[in-house]
Amino acid sequence: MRPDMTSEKIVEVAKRRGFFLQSFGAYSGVSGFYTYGPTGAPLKRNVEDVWRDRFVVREGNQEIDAPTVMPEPVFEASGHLDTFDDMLIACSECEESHRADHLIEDETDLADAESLPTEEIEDLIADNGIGCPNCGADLAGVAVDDFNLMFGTNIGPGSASPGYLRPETVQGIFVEFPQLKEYARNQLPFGVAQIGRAYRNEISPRRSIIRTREFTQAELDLFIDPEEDRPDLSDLADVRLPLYSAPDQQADDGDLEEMTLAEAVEEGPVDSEWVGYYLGIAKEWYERVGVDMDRFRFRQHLAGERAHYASDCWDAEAEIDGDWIELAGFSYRSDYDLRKHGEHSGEDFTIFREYDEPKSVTRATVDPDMSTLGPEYGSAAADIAAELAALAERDPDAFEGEDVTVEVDGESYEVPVDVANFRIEERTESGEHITPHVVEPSFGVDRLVYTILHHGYREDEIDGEKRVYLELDPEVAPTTVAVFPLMDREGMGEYATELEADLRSVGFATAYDDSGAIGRRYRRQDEVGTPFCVTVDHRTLEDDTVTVRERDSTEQRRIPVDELTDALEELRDTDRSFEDFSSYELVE
RNA sequence: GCGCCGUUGGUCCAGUGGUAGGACAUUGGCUUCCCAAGCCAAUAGCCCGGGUUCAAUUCCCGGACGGCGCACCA
Repeated sequence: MRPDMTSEKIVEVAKRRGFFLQSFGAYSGVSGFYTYGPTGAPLKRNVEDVWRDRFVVREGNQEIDAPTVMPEPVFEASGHLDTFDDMLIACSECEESHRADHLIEDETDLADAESLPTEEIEDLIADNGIGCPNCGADLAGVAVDDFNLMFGTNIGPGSASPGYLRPETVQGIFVEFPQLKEYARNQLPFGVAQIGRAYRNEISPRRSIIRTREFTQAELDLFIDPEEDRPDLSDLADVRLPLYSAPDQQADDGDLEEMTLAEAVEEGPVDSEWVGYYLGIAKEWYERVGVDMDRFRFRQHLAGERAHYASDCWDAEAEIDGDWIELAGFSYRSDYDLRKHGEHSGEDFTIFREYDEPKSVTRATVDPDMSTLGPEYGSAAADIAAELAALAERDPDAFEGEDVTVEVDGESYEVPVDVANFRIEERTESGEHITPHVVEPSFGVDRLVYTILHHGYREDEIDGEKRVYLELDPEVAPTTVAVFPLMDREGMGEYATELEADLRSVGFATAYDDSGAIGRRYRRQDEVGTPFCVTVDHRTLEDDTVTVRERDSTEQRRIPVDELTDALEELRDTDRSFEDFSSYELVE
């Protein structure tokens, strides 16, 4: 890490000024849980609102809000029950901790040790004489600790219905797909977003709100027809992307390359144009909320790093004190999740895609006469019927003779063709069922809040006095405008109080402060990133003008009170900056 | 989960085997008034449990929490 330890200052300011603090301090705190304070909560909420504006409203996507507790079958289907279940073994000699399942996979032919129960893992380690990779000590007889990263609970009384706190918000979208597709009138593509909490019982939470046990994700799942749907890149083609591709990461002198979105998708390292589409939107969005683009990049996952379902995966990363932390993941998840939920639930997770022209197809079908098969074959009858249907599709020629032979569980059965009711049918098909593919941009909100604070942290000097301020965009700053009376006398206090109430009534996040010297009040607002301070002074009482002071430059301009609301709204909601208000009289 | 280091007002630190001091912040008063001025006063603290001791914030053990390293982070 670099000597520039802004992180320590951020954590200090965060606690002192109410951005975030470790939770449950009265009970000595619990690792990995944080509470957002009076400044942090609005900052976070504003970030979420801006995300919603960009990724839901402006993209025409839908938003849902699913439960955080989900029943076990959801995670059997998603694979989390297996893959979030780590088996750790600690060497009794050197005390190094290892993944027990990985040791077995390395030392034996077993490829999927992860799914075995703990006792079998212990036996396998003993039977194969597996030793500690670090010091070589025999690990036989050493206990394997079962550790599931999901928080478990019981739904209702007793333990008959186990549930888990969701380890990612997205499963709440996937499981409701059969209904969500109805809301989208069965038309692809459509996107469903969710902002919410997710939970992981991390072994070792670290670095304040960067790695916690409860965190907020903003995720979008775009469901597409992989053959038909293409993103419209026309507005984004020229967006420049800082890309750190897998080959660049593996090269000795590899560095990130900047290229336009069009280049990156056409001949560059971004495989999926959908992923590219969201990289483009995300880059502009991160810039909008205050991430320093000089400390920002998209990093491609290395082959071994990718989840089993993802064909192309990129992370958005920000640099914090010399370390790169993950802000978001962009993955092409193919049809993996919907297919799994379809298989496990038996529900329909497909979409019906109509052909341009209805097709006439000939198809071999069977309609087995179960009243014959049943008495004849007993419990095997159902399987035989299923196999007949499969065979008809696979190899219609098998039905040419008097009898047809099918194999079920290693047994051969001869079935008369007329009992199978084999037919070649001419049918009109107007379309087919497809399982949509999923493109998933997934954002970590807490880490982004942290990055915004970190990248916005400034120290400078005003008239020889040190100043700390946060350069937060007016769109996300907890307070947009603070109102001060220069002094609390001669009616300035009353005037300022009313002015603040007026601003609040039209929707501004405001603060009021009449305590101490004016300079001190400016500094207080600087430290929580309030972009504008309005001061009521002697002249206000005469001509109804106030001074507006901009945080970064500390420049002040005198603005008539009846133009104040419009000016502040422009400053907050548009690209116009304080410099664009130079027609107003500069103070001093 | 392992190892090293740490934990003293809201924040940042100093210090001690006989229960503590500063700076900043906060609140009130006086003064001043457009960038942390000054003066007076007030509020507020030794992470928790056990042990050693006449006496533990201080020494020892354990725990919680934090930082860093290892491992983990589909």
